Amino acid sequence: MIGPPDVTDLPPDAKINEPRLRLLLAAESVFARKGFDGATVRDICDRAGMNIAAINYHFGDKERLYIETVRHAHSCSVADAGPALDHSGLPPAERLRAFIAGMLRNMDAPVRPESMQLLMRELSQPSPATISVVEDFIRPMAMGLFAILAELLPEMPDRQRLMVGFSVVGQCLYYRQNRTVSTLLFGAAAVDALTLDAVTEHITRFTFAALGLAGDYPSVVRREGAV
Amino acid sequence: MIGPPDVTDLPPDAKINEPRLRLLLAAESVFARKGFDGATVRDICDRAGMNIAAINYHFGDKERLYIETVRHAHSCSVADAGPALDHSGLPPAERLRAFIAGMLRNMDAPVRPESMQLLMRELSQPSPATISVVEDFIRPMAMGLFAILAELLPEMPDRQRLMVGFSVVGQCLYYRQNRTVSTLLFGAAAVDALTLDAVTEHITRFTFAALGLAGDYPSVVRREGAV
DNA sequence: GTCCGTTTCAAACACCTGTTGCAAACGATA
DNA sequence: TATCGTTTGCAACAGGTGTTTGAAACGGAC
Repeated sequence: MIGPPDVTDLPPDAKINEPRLRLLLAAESVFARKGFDGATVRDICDRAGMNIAAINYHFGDKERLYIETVRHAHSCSVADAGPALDHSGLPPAERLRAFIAGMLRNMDAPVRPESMQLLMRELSQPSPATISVVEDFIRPMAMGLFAILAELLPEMPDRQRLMVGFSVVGQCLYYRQNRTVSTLLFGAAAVDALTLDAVTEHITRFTFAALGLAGDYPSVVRREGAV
Repeated sequence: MIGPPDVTDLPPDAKINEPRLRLLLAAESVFARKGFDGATVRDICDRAGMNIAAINYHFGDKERLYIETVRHAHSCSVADAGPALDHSGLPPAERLRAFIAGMLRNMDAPVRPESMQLLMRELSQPSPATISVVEDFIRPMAMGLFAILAELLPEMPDRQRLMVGFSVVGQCLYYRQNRTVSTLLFGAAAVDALTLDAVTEHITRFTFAALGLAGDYPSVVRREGAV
């Protein structure tokens, strides 16, 4: 009959509710690896060093724990990606370059890998928690990209500009979403050789060449010996 | 003490073992929607109109049913994609164009959508069944693409050519792997407007322009009014 | 019909799941 | 110290899970 503590009006950076945080972090790890159905509350509580009843007390039930875990993971990722450099003063081509580099960097070595893993799982298999992730985490990125593209390609029809954006994002996401398959196909050595810098440079050149902006950057084929 | 029937030496196209096939199809549907952990053997058997014990009798246990389901789904997809046109006589640029069109077509409207759904799930979350899927289903496609690229870009270093392949495939996969998120971001109308033909033409042009093959196809930006 | 291997069925099994009650322990305040 | 609200721990619950059993039903072969 005693309700779990309301977290909405707590000082956000205080270490208050540390057990709650322990649960969230443990849940993040388990959910990221096993998914919602595969994870068990006992596993989560063991990992958090707490009792089974803690989940019921702090979150009510497993589903609300999951939603809170996803929201927490996404808010951390946003916070981590937040203090990125502000490129608002640069020309659109430079901002596109920075966008590609930033997106690849965020996905390659996120501050908290398990958060990213959970978010990617959430995006590939939408759940009730997906909408808030998309709205708060993905939409700002997407709007940023399409603001750049609108400035860069002002006369292009919206539909085509959308596909250009998808081509940029699709190239970046590939390395995150299909790394396992690529490794099975070409071996760990070949895939690991594709460092963050190499991929960043490739996607940037590929995209700029496709958009006819190769004047700013050497095209892929003209400099055959390029790395 | 009576073993389940050995299927390895059966005439492949006979309707023998119809109950086994019913189970496989029902399992495919359920596994595709719920995943391995989310699916229940009772749900699968109900859908197949059979008794619970049928799974144990025909496959031994749930995990072996899953593996067989994935293998069956992938073998059907291979069979469906198999009779594609043979472009071996065409120049490499034409074959690349055909590859992009074929890959998008296969993913957009597969003969058996649930098979494709199950395969995509399998690729995003590797399981013991993933390796055989990759080897039998994905590797031939990948080898086909990189044979084309080797002919098209003979002087490009292997590592860079690998990334070019990933750029092509990444653009195509995006529409399959991230359709839900795109719809949440831009609305169903905007996403549905990206027809198979429109996406095929875009990715082809984008890729050809990036590779400096724009002479064959008008670049994206030079024809501003292009669809 | 009788036999035989094969397949299906209903029922139950042992186990694990998420969830809950209740008592004990905690920590600050007076 | 005593008291309060808060948090944790133990044990158990009801329900669902995958799995198995043993008997019944099927379908040909003789």
